[in-house]
Amino acid sequence: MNFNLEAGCRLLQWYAENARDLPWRSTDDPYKIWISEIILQQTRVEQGRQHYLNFIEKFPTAESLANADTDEVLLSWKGLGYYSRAMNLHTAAKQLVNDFGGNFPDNFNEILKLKGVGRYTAAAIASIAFGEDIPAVDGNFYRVLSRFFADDFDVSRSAAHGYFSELAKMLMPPGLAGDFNQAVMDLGSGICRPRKPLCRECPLEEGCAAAGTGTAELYPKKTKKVRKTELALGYAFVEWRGSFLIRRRGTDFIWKNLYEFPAEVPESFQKYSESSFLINHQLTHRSLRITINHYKIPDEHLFRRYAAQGGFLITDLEGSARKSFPQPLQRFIGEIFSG
DNA sequence: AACCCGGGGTG
DNA sequence: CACCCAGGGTT
Repeated sequence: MNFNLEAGCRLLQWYAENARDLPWRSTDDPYKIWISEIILQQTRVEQGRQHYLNFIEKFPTAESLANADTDEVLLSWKGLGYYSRAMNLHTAAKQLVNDFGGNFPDNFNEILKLKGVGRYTAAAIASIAFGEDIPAVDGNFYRVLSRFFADDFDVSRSAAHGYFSELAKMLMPPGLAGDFNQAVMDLGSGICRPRKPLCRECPLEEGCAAAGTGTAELYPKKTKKVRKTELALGYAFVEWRGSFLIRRRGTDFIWKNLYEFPAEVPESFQKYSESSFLINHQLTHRSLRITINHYKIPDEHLFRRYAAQGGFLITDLEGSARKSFPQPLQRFIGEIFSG
């Protein structure tokens, strides 16, 4: 192996002087570190910061989270996306209480048993909270390491995690994995950025193969996904004096567990207006055409009977704020009541 | 190993 | 508009 521990030490020294001041870094409570890691999955630090503070205040312990109900947890996650993270977090809190007797597991293999905790997150918690010597390989590692070694390994391949774990070991000074992992995160965020990296300010510039040739932005190598066809989705916004109907989506297709409107109404209902808009649903690489027909129901009895028969919930603008909707529907509700 | 899951920021 | 972000689960 071609070790370069000296570069790793330079990175640690840089981190000692330049570490970001983040709320989850002022605790050694593995529960809080766990929460922060889940929130930060595919989520920028600045977006997750306030959510973390709110979440910890509302659920300060695994017990409090385990005892919460689903809607409460889901609501706390509003605006973060990837809502299955919230569901898994709830499940894992119950695991902590029931399977681990309230004691947070203290090593990689045990932490990995928690629902929603994969290789990256288990390594992050084990290294940061318990000092275990293991790299927490995430997107920052892919970028920093592929540049440092000018390595063309395609990071979209499933094997990338194992491959870059081995590369990480060449830089990691033994016994300091927690700081090393967080140092790579801060470097990847502030210096070794996806675009316009600041190689002149980088503690790893000396020894970095890509910086030496000015090719940092060519890494990491990643295959592009192909865009597929357009998809149509139809909704009925059924309203009676400011109240309207919603239901919870199932666990199939998109927007799992979130709320939405009915798909259709009886023929006797009179359409008040129609709006249609196109959004780019990046996760499925499809453009999504959402059409929402607006119905104003004149008769309360008719409104309630339809709701009961269809199994819909009746809510209003204030009530809807206590539910989680996909962003496009949430925006639609806001526009309906402001315009 | 491929595919699915989001909201928000950035150039 | 395209791409990215402290990834994990399912098939």
